[in-house]
Amino acid sequence: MKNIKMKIARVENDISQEELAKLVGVTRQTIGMIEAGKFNPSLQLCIAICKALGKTLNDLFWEEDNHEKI
Amino acid sequence: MKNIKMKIARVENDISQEELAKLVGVTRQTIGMIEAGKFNPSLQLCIAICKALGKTLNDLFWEEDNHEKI
DNA sequence: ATAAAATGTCAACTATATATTGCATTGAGT
DNA sequence: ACTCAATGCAATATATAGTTGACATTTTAT
Repeated sequence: MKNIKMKIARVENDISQEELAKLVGVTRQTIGMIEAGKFNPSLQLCIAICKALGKTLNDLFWEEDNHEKI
Repeated sequence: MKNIKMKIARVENDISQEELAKLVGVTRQTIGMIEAGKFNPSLQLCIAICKALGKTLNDLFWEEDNHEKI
């Protein structure tokens, strides 16, 4: 699924996909595909993205199971 | 570096590398190499491991920058 | 309306995560 | 001492993450 939390964090930091890509050492296409939910990034890339955006793994990549909220 | 937090969480759950591997759908060697810090797992695998062990991404895979603690 | 920046997308390529098999080593139990 | 379960380790094979370059589309500003 699309990673809307990552996209929001990026625009909060006011940087483009291309700028974020440069910050974390990948290409623009890779950032685009992660935001589009079209693949499964490596842990180290996730961590680099979090640090570039001032967030943690849980902030950007963890989904709570909200199904069973009573 | 070695992922000691993941190993501790696994032994707290009292399961072997092989059992964890089966739970998350990879081989024993993959679990072993992640604990040994010898590679860079995918996000989806990290999430599967966290759920199998009752932890979050931050619990097992996030390192705070403790360098600048004053 | 137009130009420029940002993003989407595709094909072909390279690097690496993960599988598979097999053997060695360690530790606990008997 | 012996056995068995758990782990380490290495070689080769395959799937997929990530690159590169090019072009299309959308957004934003003028």
